[in-house]
Amino acid sequence: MGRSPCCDKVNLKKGPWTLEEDQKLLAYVENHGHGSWRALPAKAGLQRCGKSCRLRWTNYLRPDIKRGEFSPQEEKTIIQLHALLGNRWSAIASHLPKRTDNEIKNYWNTHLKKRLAKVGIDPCTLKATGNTADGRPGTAANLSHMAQWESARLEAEARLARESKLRAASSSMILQQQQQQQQQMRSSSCLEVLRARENTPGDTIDLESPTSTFSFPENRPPTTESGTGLVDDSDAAAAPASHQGSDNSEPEGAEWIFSGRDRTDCRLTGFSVEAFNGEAPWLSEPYASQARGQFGAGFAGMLLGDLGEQKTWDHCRDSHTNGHETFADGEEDEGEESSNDWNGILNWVNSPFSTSSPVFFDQD
DNA sequence: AATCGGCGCAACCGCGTGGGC
DNA sequence: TGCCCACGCGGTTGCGCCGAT
Repeated sequence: MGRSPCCDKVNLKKGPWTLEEDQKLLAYVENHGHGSWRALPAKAGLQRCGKSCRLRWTNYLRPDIKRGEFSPQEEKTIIQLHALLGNRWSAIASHLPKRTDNEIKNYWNTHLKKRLAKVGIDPCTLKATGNTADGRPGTAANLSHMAQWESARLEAEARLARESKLRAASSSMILQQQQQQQQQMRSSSCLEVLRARENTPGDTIDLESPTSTFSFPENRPPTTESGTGLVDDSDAAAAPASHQGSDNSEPEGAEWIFSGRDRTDCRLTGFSVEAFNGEAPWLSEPYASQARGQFGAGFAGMLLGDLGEQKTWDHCRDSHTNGHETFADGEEDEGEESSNDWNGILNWVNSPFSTSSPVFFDQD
């Protein structure tokens, strides 16, 4: 396909933009709109290619851009979405108002990725590296499974939620069911535990997070993408969520297998990507507000609550150890008093698809 | 004070995709 | 239907800043 040359044209300037160039571009766009980016440089009197102008505008000059430090909430959102979407920066950026994909990409590569690596998680695969950056044994071996599960769950829920949008438009039943589920969730022991974690002194991170709640009574298996740890529709009849390997140890690289059928059987904490930042257009308040804040307490919530604090990872690890999974050899049992929170998460992970899950789906 | 290396960010590059003709 | 074009996206590079030596 013939592609016209862009910046390799002669007499087109490259490199950093000057103040004068910025002013020209800004003035032109404000007065005329950008229109065709290709035609813009000539009209604006700039010796730049249209592509360069577009980039400068979208990443820097645009008035609705928020610059500077990322808030903990934004970090959490990025981690969550990256676990779900991978390096789809524009998609991630679409859920972070006023942030550009370029800025998010840079922030991920320069900050968040390193922080994940530091605690022993491969930022690309979200699998355990076996050791944290400081050489400590891999607490992340277990967390990676959570990540995979979380990713899988979100992907499926996002898809289902999208489908449900159409249904929701004409079905008040869904909202009624959702209201019931929200009540159930509010009584969830796990959420209480996690909220308690969130409210610990010194940790004021608001774990408000994208979540909507929908009920999908049909046993309709969700589809998936390769590489996410999910199974395909064709595997929908497979066994319920299970872990490869018969014991409870956590071999590096082990894969989770999910049953799509069982997954849809569960009463979803359903969250659609579109619902992020509390935007759940198909939900009216108070349902949308109820929907918010349900997911962030999961894997990413843990990350944000705990990143950079090895003690807390140990805390998770030990809690995990004191639960019903074994850890790597040599791990010390440092006590049981803090096991409840991790066990709550663990229970949830271990039985995410059970309609009788004691974690998120307590019956009133 | 000079040098070096790491870090962070802005910008560039090449590819994919969708729309118009 | 196929070609061309414009745009968006993700990966990569270049460069300035800053701390360590």
